[in-house]
Amino acid sequence: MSEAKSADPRRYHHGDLTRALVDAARRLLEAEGPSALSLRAVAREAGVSPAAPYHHFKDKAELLDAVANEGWEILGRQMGEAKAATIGLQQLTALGIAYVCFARDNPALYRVMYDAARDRDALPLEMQDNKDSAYCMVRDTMIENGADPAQDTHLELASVAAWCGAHGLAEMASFRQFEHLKEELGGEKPFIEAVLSHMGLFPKPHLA
Amino acid sequence: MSEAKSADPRRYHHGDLTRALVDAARRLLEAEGPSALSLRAVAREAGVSPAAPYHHFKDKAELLDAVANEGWEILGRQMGEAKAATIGLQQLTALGIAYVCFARDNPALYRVMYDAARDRDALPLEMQDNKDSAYCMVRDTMIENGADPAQDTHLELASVAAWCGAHGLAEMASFRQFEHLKEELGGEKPFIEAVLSHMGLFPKPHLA
DNA sequence: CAAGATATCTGTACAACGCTCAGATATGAA
DNA sequence: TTCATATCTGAGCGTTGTACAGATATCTTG
Repeated sequence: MSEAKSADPRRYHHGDLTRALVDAARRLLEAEGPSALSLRAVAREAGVSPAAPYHHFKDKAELLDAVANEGWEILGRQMGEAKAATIGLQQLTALGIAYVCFARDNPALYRVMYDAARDRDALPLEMQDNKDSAYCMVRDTMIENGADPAQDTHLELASVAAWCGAHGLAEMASFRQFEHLKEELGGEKPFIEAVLSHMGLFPKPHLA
Repeated sequence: MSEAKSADPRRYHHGDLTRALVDAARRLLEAEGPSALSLRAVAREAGVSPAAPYHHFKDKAELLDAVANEGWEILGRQMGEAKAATIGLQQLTALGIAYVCFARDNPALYRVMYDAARDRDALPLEMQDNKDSAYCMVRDTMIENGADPAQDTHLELASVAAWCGAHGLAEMASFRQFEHLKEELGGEKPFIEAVLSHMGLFPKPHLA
């Protein structure tokens, strides 16, 4: 009762259980992996009864959505930093590397993010509108570096292709099939950079 | 007792429950989606008790592995047909289109395939050795069409990049974010082809 | 400040799940 | 025919997601 409280929406008994539940979920996720993320385990970790979360989230999926959204925000921030630390055409590659490294460093979180996306057959809708989101950053960076903003379709195709390539690599970079290649290239990071550079992320002058 | 029986490994009470379970699983998968694929539901669908599957599969994951493996075989066949129907450099694009269309036409099966892969952090190991597998077909096709088989690392990178791009697109082609683009391009198939062609699957003459 | 409305949490409960095990039954080998 | 073995059933354990009634704390209104 003496904790720092600001103008928070929910602070009755527990303080801010919505927050606490998402935090507990992220803690569990990091410690035990995605399979340990049951609603009951999260409630246990947060120190409340199994039914308590239902006053803050419609169901388990909605809780996981909240976790996933935090993941997208973190990813956006990290990509933003990577972009800010680079200039010119390398910015796009830097975005790709930041993307894949995020997935490598937070595999469980990344999985929750895309499990949610697959379930609703869409990336979080907020990303489309938010200019700072990971999703919009790709397209904007292309424009800033010389891609023609008038060629809307071509630009959109280019960013979709880049996003697909990065996601595919993000999911498979840890696969054992590529152990050999990783060693040959001197580690996982060089491997990631090599594959990304092979993808040619920047939009090519098209033949249409 | 009067059904056609050959030299099958398991045919005691049921006939061939191993087969029947995988078939039941695929039926359920198609009808109700991946979330309906419980061990008990599969057993029910096959007409046996909930414990029966454990005499044929170590656990649920192993049953799903069997389903996933069938998926990889089907995918390999379809890619093989697509390749046979084309010549020259278009073969690689044809492989990519076949890959993504398989995922589009069998979304639940595709999900089971990659859920299994993510769980064990690898694509099925058999694919690496089997020359007819979807995995090896990509690399072989590159070689047949002029890629230098001596540049092993470069070739491997190229096929990894192609596989990543195809997988990323396969998972996201159905996302609502791209509805607009799909309409603009005249449907899902043109959209898929456009994105794939944007990826430039064929290995580029490298700068190393 | 008193009292009622409302948001929050607990406890219990239910069906379904993955999995185990003892016992029944069918099959193949001796 | 007898026995070992493979297969299947039935009951049961612990866990899960979710629902609901009742308890409790907070906010609002008088």
